[in-house]
Amino acid sequence: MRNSPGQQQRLPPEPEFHAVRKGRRYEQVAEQIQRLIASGALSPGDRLPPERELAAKFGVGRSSLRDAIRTLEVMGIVESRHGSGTVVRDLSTDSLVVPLASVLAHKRELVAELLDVRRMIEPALAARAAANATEEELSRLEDILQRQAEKVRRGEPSIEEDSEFHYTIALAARNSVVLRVLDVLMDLLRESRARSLQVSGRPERSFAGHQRILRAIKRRDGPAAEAAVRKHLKEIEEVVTRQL
Amino acid sequence: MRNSPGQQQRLPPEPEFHAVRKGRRYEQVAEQIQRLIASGALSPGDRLPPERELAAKFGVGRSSLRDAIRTLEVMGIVESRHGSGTVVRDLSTDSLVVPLASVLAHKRELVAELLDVRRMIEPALAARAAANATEEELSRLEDILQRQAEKVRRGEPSIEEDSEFHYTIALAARNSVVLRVLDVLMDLLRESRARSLQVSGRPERSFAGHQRILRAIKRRDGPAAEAAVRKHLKEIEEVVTRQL
DNA sequence: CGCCCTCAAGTGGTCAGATGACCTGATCAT
DNA sequence: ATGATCAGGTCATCTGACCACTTGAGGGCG
Repeated sequence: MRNSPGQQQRLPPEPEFHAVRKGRRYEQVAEQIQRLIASGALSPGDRLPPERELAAKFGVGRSSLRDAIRTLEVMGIVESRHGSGTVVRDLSTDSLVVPLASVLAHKRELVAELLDVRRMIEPALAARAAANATEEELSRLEDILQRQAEKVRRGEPSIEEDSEFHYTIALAARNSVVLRVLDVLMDLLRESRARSLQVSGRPERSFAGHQRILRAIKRRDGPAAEAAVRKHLKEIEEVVTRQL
Repeated sequence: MRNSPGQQQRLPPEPEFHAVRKGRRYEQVAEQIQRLIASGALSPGDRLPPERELAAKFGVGRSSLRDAIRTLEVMGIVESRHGSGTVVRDLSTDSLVVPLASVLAHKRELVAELLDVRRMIEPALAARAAANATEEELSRLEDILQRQAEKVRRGEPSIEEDSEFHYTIALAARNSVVLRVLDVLMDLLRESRARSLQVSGRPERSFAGHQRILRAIKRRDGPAAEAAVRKHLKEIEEVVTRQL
């Protein structure tokens, strides 16, 4: 049963070898359940049979079945409710974006890189908004800027308006995945954003940047919207970089 | 160990209530372990104490401890090795990815959105690569294309080269966050990409697209690199959309 | 009749113990 | 030096028991 020959040996340059990992029983169970869901035999909202019954059906112990359920639960595929049962979850965007969100969450310390991601994504979002935004969305952007102007005038923090402005632009881009990614990004960068808005004159310039962006979007001018966002983000980056 | 006072009490009607999920014991354990890792008390490569010992330390049963470990394992934070122990994983490796490609297969409209994210990110990556790529990276890109050409000529699947090409461009962009995001994206889109490469003539056109991109990068021509990537992705999108 | 309370049945959460499977390092034989 | 064997340690799985929560039915009361 010893299947690790020559682990200590230097292998000659040859086709690379891959570590062999024997599957665990619960992983197989989890896969089977996933297949049942993928095949349509189980749908979102469906309740799985009780643990004890399911364990018997799969021919495994309840521990292994629970491990499988746990695995699927972390993956967002099912949800266990104490006393009630385990249901298949709606495969919404959130379930799919969990891996993206967790990737970003573990990189919170890399502010510069996160800003860089914004620089890649947000100009495209602004261009999309310039093409797609409804009148309602434009009104909403205007409302947000009015609120921001009020707060700036009164010297109050305006980070919520900042978030909302960018978020509304992303909404107009009609991509729920990016919306979610941006949500996480903004949250991760919350501290540095709040700090940068405390720099003297920064709230005013933030507001001015938002105005430029909105004007371009209202003109339906995609490239100008992109350029305005780039300029806006560049200013943010400069402030944040100076603060690091 | 009973730390749930007044669980059965009715709370008076007040501002909106959010569903309250009483934490499960194992979730608390998992969080504690995560905190130990985040604080630096545990580092990648460190081995956790044996399950039985750890369970005793946390004052829980071994099942609960195992559930916590299972949770962390699915999240890619630790890895349990049968007979050997549980180690903290290196957070900079692929371990953060939870593959959900099979789930994606069930949710076709998200493919378009994920492709859309690629369309936002990858032109920027190509422009970065045009500015930053080292000679070694350029060589590597060329090697990849040679391998792809070979495979296309022999009629073999070339999805690995496709991935590697895009990944290497992202590497040259010097942003580890985006690298990981792209990794997740490519993985999530793996099935649709594999299928699109099965369309007659598609491998050849994919290769041609990669050539155009590489030529622009070698010329250090950012805008041309962007345009080439856009065209390439647009072709992919058309094929994939037709297949849905 | 409608509302509220109680209770029983069902179901997940946790604990404990036992056995099997795997891993690692040391020792011995060739 | 290499391969085989063994002992001790650790995870994987099974089983059984008990606790905690949920749900629905039935009964009592206004």
